[in-house]
Amino acid sequence: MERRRADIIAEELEERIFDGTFPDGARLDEVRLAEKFGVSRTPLREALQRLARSGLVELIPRRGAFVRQPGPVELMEMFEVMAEVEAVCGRLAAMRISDEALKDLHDANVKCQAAINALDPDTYYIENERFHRIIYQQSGNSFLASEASSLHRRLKPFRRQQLRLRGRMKQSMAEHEAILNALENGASEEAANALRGHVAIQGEKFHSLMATLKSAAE
Amino acid sequence: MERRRADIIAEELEERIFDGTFPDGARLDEVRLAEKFGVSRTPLREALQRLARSGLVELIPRRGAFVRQPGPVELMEMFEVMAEVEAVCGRLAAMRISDEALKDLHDANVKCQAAINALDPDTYYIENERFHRIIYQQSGNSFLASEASSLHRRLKPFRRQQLRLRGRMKQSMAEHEAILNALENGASEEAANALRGHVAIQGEKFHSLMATLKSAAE
DNA sequence: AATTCGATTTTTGTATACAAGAATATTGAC
DNA sequence: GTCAATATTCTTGTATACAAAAATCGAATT
Repeated sequence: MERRRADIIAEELEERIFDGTFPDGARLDEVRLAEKFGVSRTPLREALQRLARSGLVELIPRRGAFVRQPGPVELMEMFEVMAEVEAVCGRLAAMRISDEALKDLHDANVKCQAAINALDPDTYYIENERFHRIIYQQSGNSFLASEASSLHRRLKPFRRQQLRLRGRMKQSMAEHEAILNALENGASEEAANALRGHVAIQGEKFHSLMATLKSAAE
Repeated sequence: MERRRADIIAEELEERIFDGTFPDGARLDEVRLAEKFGVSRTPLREALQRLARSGLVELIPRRGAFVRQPGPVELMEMFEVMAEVEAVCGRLAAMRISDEALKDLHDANVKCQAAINALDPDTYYIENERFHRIIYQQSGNSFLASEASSLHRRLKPFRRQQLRLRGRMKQSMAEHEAILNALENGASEEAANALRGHVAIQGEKFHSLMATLKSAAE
């Protein structure tokens, strides 16, 4: 599958929005960005539309494209939905998961633990992501898995921050063990609740993180 | 909010895909459609991209745009997700719903029943939709409500068919009553289960409908 | 000095032009 | 007659050109 210029530009812009180069509310000027990327306005507009559909940019007719970072309220809402979606994945996966996938989950957990011991947050993050992605897939519903991945990806930059809170990685690890346990036992509701809690707590951590950042700024 | 030509074209094309004018796998020729709509290729390509994002069209680079009706498997998956999403909405709504919204739900049910008595499936459908939409909103999570609406909309053409099955409207009505009851009592899990079942059964009905259609065609 | 109306300038939305890759047809060999 | 290689045609992706709407700036009036 070949990639169009618009795809590459969309990715690049997404990155810039995530890393804060383009702050919330910033206007994305078509001509300026076009020459910055060395392309014409046509593929750039395509990229903007793609971003608009994934919610990162608001496209106001005859006005332009504006960066739309989700506010605290919307973020909390998204974390809540993420928690519920993961819970659903877990409930279905508990009934459908393969032995091989259980092995993979176990493996991911072992590597997570090793990363914690080695104080290696990057590896931790990668293996953590693998853990969750396996559960999405093992829901046996590829549409659900795809939706879950999409939301996961969208929350990525916000989830990452709260991993820095002290003790969070260790606690998260314990939660993973509980989730794996429930899945091994085919305990649907248990798996669902464990996953819901696991993700919901991330939302709450994020919330308190936001609060401290805000009060620090005042 | 003004509307661009691309918006209008996207809507029109969506309609044509839903009603079967453009069957599954059909190639959507840019130049032909452009002159058909009396516009240039530029806004038409925008419309195609929008449809691609909502999953109705597959955009293959350097190849073109092809209609992608969901197959039976994907449809079942989508119904399963819809059932789970509605269940989540119900669980949250049971904790958060307002008295006024409960009144509205009751009103929608009364009108649904009246429509059944009057053998008026169109009104039934409208009020049924209102019933569900209220629950989405009363989840108190506008992000969730929006996702639910989007999926609801996407499944619309498939849900409509199975309402014709005899006795379905009446049974659906009884399920609505149970859902309303659970919400009134603030019974989260009950509401969730009732809604999950209510929607899941639609998927199953649809499945059997598909099966009969398929065997009839052989 | 502030405000409002108007002209100018930007900037978006759309059309057209062009370039490159894919599909198709044609010709030649076996 | 079939297959393969090449030429031709089509179609997409991108650039540029143009039109219309919005923003900006300025002058005139109060």
